[in-house]
Amino acid sequence: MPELPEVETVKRGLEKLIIGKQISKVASDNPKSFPNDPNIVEEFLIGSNVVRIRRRAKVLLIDLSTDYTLMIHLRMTGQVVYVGENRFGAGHPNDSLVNKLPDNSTRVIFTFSDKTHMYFNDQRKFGWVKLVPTGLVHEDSFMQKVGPEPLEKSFTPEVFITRISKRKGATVKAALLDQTVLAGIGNIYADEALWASRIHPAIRVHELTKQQLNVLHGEIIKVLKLSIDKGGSTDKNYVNAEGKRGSYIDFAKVFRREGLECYECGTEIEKSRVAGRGTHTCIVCQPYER
DNA sequence: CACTTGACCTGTCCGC
DNA sequence: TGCGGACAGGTCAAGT
Repeated sequence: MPELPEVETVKRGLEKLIIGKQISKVASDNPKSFPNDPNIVEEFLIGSNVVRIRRRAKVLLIDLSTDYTLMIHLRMTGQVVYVGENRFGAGHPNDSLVNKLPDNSTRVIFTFSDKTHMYFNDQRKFGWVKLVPTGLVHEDSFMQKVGPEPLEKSFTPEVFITRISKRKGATVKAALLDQTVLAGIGNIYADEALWASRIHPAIRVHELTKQQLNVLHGEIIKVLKLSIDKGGSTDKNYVNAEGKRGSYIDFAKVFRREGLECYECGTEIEKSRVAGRGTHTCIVCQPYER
């Protein structure tokens, strides 16, 4: 899914599109996608205005004037797409996603008072939208345990090494995917950061030197920033708040490049399974033994 | 306890 | 063309 750069891109898009708008109506086809008490929805969502958009880890937070917040998790295939009045406007060819919504993946439709819409689409139905009091967002079980934001200044190499070292027996890839170690890394950026650090994903954390972990810390930050610059990665489903694809995938060094030549040494990129996930490596640049 | 695997869903792709 | 199985960017529960 959408990992940190993708959710950040959606957040930035929504900031430009829906701040100040008033929600006049909401409809959902799936209680799992929108498991909220209808009375609370009626009282605190309908008629509220969008005040602020935030992101914490891979969770999108839409703060409302009623002191309630829409928490949105896109999981694997979720999308949040705003469609304005002019569907056929500049930059939107007629076959653009925004001209086809709602479609059979649409789970929740928000209607604003100006008759424009925001769609929560989710093919696999793993994602969700929850309406919670703003003051209680941090008490959500996931928010309680999720680790630090990697792009905050306070995420120093020391903080990273201390936290990841708690997963000493796990493979380094599993540790990076562990959201309690640090927030926002998923399968794409785990593979990309490990390649850039010349570390094999199946090496155990306790086998890594402090120097290697220092390098990994820096590469995580670099790859996340680069991807945000490119508007995130679109492998299959991901689109930003305007329904457009991200381009980081064109700059990926290993992800989805199995069978192609490593940009560093020319060796064929291999695909294997580490931490139960498809994993892309260059076995020359990322030797299993160190 | 630490770590790994399976489940949640639907769609797509690949081999027979 | 049809069918079965594997797989897909996340997270949590259950299993070892």
